[in-house]
Amino acid sequence: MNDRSAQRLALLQETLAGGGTLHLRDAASLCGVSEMTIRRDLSTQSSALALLGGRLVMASYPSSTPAYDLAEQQANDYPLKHLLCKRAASFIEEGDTLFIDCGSTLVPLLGQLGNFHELTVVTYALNVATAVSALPNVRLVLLGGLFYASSQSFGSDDMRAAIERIGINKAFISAAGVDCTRGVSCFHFHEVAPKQAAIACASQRLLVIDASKIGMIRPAYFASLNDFDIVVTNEDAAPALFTHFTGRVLTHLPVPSSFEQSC
Amino acid sequence: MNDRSAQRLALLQETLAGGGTLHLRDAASLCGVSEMTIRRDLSTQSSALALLGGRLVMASYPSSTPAYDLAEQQANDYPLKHLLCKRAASFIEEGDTLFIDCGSTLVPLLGQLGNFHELTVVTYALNVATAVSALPNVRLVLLGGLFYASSQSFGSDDMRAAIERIGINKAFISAAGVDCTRGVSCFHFHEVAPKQAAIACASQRLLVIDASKIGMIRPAYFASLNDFDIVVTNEDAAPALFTHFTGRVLTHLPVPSSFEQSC
DNA sequence: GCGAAAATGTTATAATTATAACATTGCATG
DNA sequence: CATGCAATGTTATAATTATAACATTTTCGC
Repeated sequence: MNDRSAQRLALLQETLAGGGTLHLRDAASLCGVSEMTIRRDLSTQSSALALLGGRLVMASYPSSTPAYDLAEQQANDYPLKHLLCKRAASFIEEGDTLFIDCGSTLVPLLGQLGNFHELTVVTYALNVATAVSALPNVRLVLLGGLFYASSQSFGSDDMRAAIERIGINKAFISAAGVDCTRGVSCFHFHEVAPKQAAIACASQRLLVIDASKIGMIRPAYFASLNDFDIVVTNEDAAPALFTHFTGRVLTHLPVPSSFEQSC
Repeated sequence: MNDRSAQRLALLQETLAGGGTLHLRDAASLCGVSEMTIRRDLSTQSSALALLGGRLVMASYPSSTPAYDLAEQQANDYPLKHLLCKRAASFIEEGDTLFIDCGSTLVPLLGQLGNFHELTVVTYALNVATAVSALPNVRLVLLGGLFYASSQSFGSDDMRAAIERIGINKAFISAAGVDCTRGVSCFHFHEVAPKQAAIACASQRLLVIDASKIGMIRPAYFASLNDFDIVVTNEDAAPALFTHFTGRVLTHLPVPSSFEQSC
């Protein structure tokens, strides 16, 4: 399996580059070989294509990867993020203009947006934009620029200026690290400008983080914990987070029990 | 089938809003019903979800819709666009910075980009951006703004200025209508600014249109035929196009036979 | 509570898709 | 031109997914 096989995969990949599915039967006739050969191509060579129930799809496309495999460990992770986003969504009101940060934490929030009549979403993340573009009730503003694959988001010099021109109501920010004394940080420096601009412009700022982020310090610092009005996190994690927290009082923290403002 | 059913679908849609697939088995256990019930929900109510080989996906997501159904009439249309794009791709050179227009015509071009070592793609279309984001060898610059679902693209006041700041090498432009005397037009007015800016800035301008567009006049005029250096179209359509064409001579028109410069 | 109708579950069966085993073709090398 | 090996095709069988039929449960009006 080498040259011919690779060529076939290239042709198929080319065909599917724009998205869509291709039945194995059609893929075979397109390449002028039998279905079995296509199957063997896929299992021998590694490619960007995936076979999903007899149909070929681009593996990198968002809808092809399993989102919720009950058998996998992700089943532990996903419901948590879903829960956090459900809490976060309780702060959304009809007509809001929301800034939604990049990363996977806030993705389940997007599903909740269908429950409103009219919203506006501002984002610099491609995965967020793709999900929101399918919602007829949500106006989408994508802040463009150069694409960074690592975070599926865009960076640009005038990101800050672009955000300042928009009347953002509520900012939903995610982070890769939160430390009581060292503040809130993320992995990629190009995320700093949009995050800071959104924090500066929004009238309400929400930080949404799961417990695993607490105590972590990541390369790109972008805010102090005090810059946020609301922190949404796991209940069991909340006390640990605020041990050395000396800033202003957090309101509306949706952690009903077990949370004590120990500072 | 009404209330309960709709709620289940809403939950599933929420779960899949961010993309990914959900096995029917998992969907059933998530909703606390049998697989059969989910199947019935899907077949009774219409929703944004699709069942693809035992897995649920968002139907609106690019990778879920069949791209090339050999049994359908699209099989007649797609190969043509593929052919046009193959010709158009022959003008691409290593290291180029390409402007790629919105619409479906240029989508097959994106598959060809994988054959190069390093390229930069500038676009204001979400579907183009999604496809290009999967290519590791292509730098992607997305021109953002307000999203227009009708053309899967973005519009913004400073689109023109943003394009002028980028050194665009070759502009690949599509159109919904081309008329010998009335010029080149499209359906949506927000497309005019980016198209015109790209035409103004690029050092080489290519118009890619299939024969069905010739003779059509659409609401939004954006260029004269003379503004383009190269026109890529079906061979049989070329002569008709240039009957009253009095502008400068087109070079590199990749229509080897049957084409006569009748002007 | 009773009975009808809707909703859901269960089972059987058909259709499709996946895997494995073996047959055939085609190409390169001596 | 025979030989061997890689590539592909064919067929059989297993596994999965889809559909249909019927059983059971739930819901709601009376």
